[in-house]
Amino acid sequence: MAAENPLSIGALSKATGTTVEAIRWYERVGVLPAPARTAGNYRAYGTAHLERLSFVRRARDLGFTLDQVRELLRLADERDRPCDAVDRVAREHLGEVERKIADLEALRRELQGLIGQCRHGTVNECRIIEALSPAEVRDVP
Amino acid sequence: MAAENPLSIGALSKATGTTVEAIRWYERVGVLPAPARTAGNYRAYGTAHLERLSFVRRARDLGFTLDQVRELLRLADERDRPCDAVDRVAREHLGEVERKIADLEALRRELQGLIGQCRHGTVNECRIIEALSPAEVRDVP
DNA sequence: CATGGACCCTGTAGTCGCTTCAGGGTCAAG
DNA sequence: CTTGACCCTGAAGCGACTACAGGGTCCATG
Repeated sequence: MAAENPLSIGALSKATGTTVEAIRWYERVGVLPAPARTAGNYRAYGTAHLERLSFVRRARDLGFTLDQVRELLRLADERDRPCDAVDRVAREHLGEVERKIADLEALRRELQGLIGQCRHGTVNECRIIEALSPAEVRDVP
Repeated sequence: MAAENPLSIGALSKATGTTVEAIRWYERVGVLPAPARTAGNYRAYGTAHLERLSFVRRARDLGFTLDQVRELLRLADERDRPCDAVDRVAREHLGEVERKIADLEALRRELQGLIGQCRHGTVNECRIIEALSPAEVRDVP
């Protein structure tokens, strides 16, 4: 058997919603193995590649870095090991996401404060510019 | 008048909490004007530079891009114009921040769902790996 | 006056995850 | 046999810096 329905890079691109250039990039950086080549030197992908690329795309969509994706792929291949390591990678990533959310929420509050003060006068009396400018540093001889 | 207390790049760095390399970078990309030089070719900054760099740092800390910082600086110099343009830049940025927060919150929910399903067995039956893997694509001849 | 160490200079390369481009080659349809 | 869609490689670009290599300057000691 070993069903042979080799996909071109364009077909794989459409099947996974990844750009052709990104697929070649994944090959370069080692998250997707180099496929066989046709007589005309075209990449010919099999089902294993499709599965692996889908995995990579999903993990990337969830915000995992390529380093984390590499680790998840490595862990996914060690099928008899405990999956606590997988859980740990996911929890660490969740922690990062939560930190970013907190940072952005603090930022949002500050921006809302700035914008709320705008009286739509001239730049000369603009509260936003004032808030960004340092407290009167002029005339300190 | 015209107080001369020139700052070295290191002193400016400490005064603003910006690395020396970042200051040189801001000069290169035109958000901080090139200062005078000493006889030994050291950069010599004045109070105007300190003010301008402080402005840049605050805007950057609020997450404005360097392009937005350039626009805010330009607007800040046109002191008689209406400040609606300033308000617009800030509102656009707020919109971006809010979009990022929404994206990250969706991500957080997905990750929490994944992690909640971990039964701490082996990788073979790991729900996180399963969730990342494509639905059975094998055997489609 | 020489020396050491802190500071400064320029220019280049690296980070991350791709995207974009230049300059080609391959292949199937008409 | 030509057209046009697809494919190839390799290099450069993005944002906003950081890190380094290989030097020069300055000042306080000994």
